[in-house]
Amino acid sequence: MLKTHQCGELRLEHAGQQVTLAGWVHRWRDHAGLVFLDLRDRSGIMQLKVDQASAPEAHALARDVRSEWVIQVTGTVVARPAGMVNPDLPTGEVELEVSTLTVLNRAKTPPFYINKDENVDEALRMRYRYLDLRRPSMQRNLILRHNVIRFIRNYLSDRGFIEIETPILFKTTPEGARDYLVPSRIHPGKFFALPQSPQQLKQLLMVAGYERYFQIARCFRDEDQRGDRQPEFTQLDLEMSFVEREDVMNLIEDMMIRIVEELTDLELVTKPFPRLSHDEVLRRFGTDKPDLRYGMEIVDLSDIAGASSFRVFADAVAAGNTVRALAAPGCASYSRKQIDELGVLAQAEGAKGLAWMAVEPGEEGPVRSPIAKYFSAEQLQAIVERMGAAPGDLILIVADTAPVVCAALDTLRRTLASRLGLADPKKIAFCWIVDFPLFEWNAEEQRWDPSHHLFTAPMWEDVPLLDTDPGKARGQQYDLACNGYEIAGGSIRIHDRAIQEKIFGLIGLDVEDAKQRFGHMLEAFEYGTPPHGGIAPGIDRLVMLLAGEPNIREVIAFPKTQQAADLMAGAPSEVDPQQLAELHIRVVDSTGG
RNA sequence: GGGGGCGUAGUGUAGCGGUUAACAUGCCGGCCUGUCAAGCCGGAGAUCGCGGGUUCGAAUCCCGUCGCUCCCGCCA
Repeated sequence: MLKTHQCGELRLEHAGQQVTLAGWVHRWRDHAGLVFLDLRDRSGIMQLKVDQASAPEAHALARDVRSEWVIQVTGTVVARPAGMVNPDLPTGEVELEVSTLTVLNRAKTPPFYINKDENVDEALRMRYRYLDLRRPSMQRNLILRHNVIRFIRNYLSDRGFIEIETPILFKTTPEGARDYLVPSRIHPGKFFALPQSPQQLKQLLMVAGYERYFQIARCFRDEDQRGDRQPEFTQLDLEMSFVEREDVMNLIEDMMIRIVEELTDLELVTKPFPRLSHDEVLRRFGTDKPDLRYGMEIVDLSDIAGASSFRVFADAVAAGNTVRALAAPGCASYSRKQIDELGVLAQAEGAKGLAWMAVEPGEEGPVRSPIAKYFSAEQLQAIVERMGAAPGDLILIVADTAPVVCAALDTLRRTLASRLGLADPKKIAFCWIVDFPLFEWNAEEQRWDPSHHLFTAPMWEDVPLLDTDPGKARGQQYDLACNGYEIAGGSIRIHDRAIQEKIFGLIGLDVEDAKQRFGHMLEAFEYGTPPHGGIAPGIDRLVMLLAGEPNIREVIAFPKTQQAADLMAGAPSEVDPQQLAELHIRVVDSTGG
């Protein structure tokens, strides 16, 4: 080894020891006869002192050294003189008196700062990702990611789970996300698909009798990006036999609690995690992935608003639509312009408008609002009371169909929380969403679409509804939401042939289609399939939230840009015509004409 | 596929019709034996992403384009 110790580990107890360190020059301070170098390695930073009087050769070299040069030094750990201690550094009580210094490698001046956190253009970071990853904040994130994954492996292994790898080259599945395809050289005109998740394979492992399986699985989806979505991402894929919904949820809940408590300083808002039905979460938060770090819940005002003389509300309620609202704390003083901006947000979600009432402790009535004149004093009072609004609050009201109202108020709730600083970055709030509808009606195709996937079991007591009222049937599905993100989804699967065929029928899949696409699954299920279920937490999103980062690129070593490109390597790229010929592929200019 | 934001020395920003294109930091040179965002002195460094247009005059206004980013659609 070229080093005897790590930079970050040296303390007062090492004083007097001769050590050899190696790493990168983080900063340098040249005082002519005395040079200070901050030496950085993965473990931290150690101050080096190079004195002309005691080490003339090392001193001469040290004066030429620059940022990010790679050096090796040998010297004695000494306590810093009184008053020279740096309380900001874990190693701040000591320094290394260097006797010899070797330049292992010089470095060009980096294109951006390694030694301070500054917002650097994302394209530049990605182009020089290996330098970006050198920054302490990125190293902290990737180390946290490692610790989370190690924790998961240990936790599940200790509980009888076996980690099994499944193929990356698999079969296309037309439903769901767009597949990444890989052409087959040996089978002209045929393609593999990269897995969107190992869903089918983990169920087959249950048929195979492994009972408890997990995998840190890379998944691929060729869809457009978001801050929390990359074309390739990592899931903890997990499946268990002979379990019910509660078993899977309890396992994951306990694991998540321990991860937060043992690996982070975050404050867990609620333990155990709240369990909200799909109906309830939409009613209270307008979304199935609520941020529970703050309140500002949505309240239904349909009865009061419907009885008012405000035509927009009365007509909406008469038409079977709904009127709901939220109270933004302390926003009664918002200017007309600020309220208009909120209205634009609501309209972007399909709302036709945004009504508002400012709650004021005035003598002229409980609220100031352009629509106050359409309400009686009692109605206004009732609204303020039901909203739980205090003087100074701004009540924002949307009237429309339930999905539009939910979408608009969800957007307003998140936007306002962000502006008002309600989402405490030191807190983390999980909740389970259960009792999802098994199907969503696809009006275009005139059929039911599975709301999770087509192997999700209905609630056993809802099985009769499949024949009478499929839209009312609930699935044995469970999602885990955290701080406004969906971080896991799972279900108990169907292991009964008759129910599975009924589902295929409802989603418009005839027996021949089903055989074509899932023949291997259906055949396997005939050989003694245990009741089973599983879940798949997204590792990137989880680590993002644990690290307090705003997007998953910050916890992925080499992520893609929003345009699904790697700016460092230059991928994707054109390939040699010979490669294409071997793969029986011809590139067609789709932009032509 | 659609909508929004950003693009100015190596980096981060200011400037938003007429400036010698500013500031900080980094870089180069000099001074300096207790700094730790070291300090002081001096210097170099920008065809203002690219292309076109409007104008007497464009970093600034308009159109297009490229890149990054946020959002909608999409993501069983």
